Amino acid sequence: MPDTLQRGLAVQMVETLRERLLSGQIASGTRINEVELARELNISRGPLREAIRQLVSEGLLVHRPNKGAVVFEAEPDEVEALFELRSALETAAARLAAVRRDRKDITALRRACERSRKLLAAGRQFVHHTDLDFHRALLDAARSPRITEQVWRVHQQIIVVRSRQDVPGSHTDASLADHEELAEAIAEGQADRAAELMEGHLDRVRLQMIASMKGSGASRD
Amino acid sequence: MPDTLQRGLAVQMVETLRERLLSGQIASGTRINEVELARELNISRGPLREAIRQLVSEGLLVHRPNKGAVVFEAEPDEVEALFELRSALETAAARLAAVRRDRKDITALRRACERSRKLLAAGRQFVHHTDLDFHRALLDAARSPRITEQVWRVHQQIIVVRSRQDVPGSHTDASLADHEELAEAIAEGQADRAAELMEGHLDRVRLQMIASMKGSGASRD
DNA sequence: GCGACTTCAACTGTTAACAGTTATCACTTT
DNA sequence: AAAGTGATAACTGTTAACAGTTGAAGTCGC
Repeated sequence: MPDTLQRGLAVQMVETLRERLLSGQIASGTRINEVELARELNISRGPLREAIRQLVSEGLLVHRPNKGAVVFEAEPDEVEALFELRSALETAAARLAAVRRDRKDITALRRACERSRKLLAAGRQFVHHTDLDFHRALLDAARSPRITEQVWRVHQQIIVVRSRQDVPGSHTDASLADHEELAEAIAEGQADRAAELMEGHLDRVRLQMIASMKGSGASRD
Repeated sequence: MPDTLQRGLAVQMVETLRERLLSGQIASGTRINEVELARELNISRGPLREAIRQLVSEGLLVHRPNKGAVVFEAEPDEVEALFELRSALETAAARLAAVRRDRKDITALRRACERSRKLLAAGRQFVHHTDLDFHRALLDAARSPRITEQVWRVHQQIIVVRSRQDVPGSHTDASLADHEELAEAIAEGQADRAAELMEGHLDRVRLQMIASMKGSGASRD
């Protein structure tokens, strides 16, 4: 590799690893081998270790002393705690979005719903992707960068845990209905209602994920 | 020095630096010199860099490319955004505390209030410390480790920013009244009211901090 | 005298070699 | 044969040396 752009190797590695973790290319629970990974990425262990430490404090990896890093792994109880945090953040975001009530943001919100509906009508299962799009649009509408940042972190953790058991897109139609109701409440500036809807929505998603975890093999090998 | 316990130098450095940052020993806005700091701490730059990177992703430091790390610094707008996040998290925590309603936690909450009141009656200005104690007790009562973790991060950032201008303990009596009302609402299980009280409390604290920032020299040197 | 260009120094970014620790595997002993 | 103990190997934790870049200071030219 020409390595022409060596501007911030560690930063690049954070992004590379993040992609691999989110895509499930490195599954939840696997141990990270520093020298092997460093060789594969054509870099030395220094920047890699820095990248790993950042991902650790982002919650995608956990650090076991003298054992290196393993990909974040969560039992149902952990997932409940995670969703408590997510709910706290996203209900607040829904409130803020309803209060701000910016026209452009609201049309973006509705657009996300329409895209989901089209894919769903076409029988596609990619709704998991568009689900993220909707929540992203809602965070944009909330216009609170700090909250957005934290929500994104939680989403990442959930994605990593979810990547183990492959829930294709089972919660699609129910979620879509939730989304559309939410978009309407926000469009009409009903902050409390938006928060309630968001809480209910996340409760449903949570329950489904827990059930899915207990259904498939959530135990270790 | 022999440093007999070399178990996790980078981890130790994270704690050491965190202390220095929170105590204001390293003021907001100052640049970190890696080699100088490494020499002072009797370690090499490797672990120090890792510690720095972790503190960066915790928000206590910010990373300027090819310029190293500088201690987190916030203008009033940034502080507003920070308090939006804090409010989202702590109102949720107040709700959870009121729902859980554990007796031991509630007595701990009241104890924190009493300690504040005693110090205030004695004319002491250490209430800033006991303020943190109260919020910590409330988070314990919420029993949501993830939320607690995130709130603590935001608190840290606020402390660092606050360390620049020295607000000794001006918002003491008003805050104490807020705390006592909050404790009562939680004790009676009034979740919505607790959330409202927390929101109002944080609004007041926010406004006071913003005013204090604009009052003293918030500009750079 | 003022401005632009060049050179140098300091600091970050990166790499490779070194030390310590833990886990595994084989060997011995009961 | 099973269990315990010791040695070896692999991997993390740490250190010191190297390269590249940026910023500043000093000098030369206009």
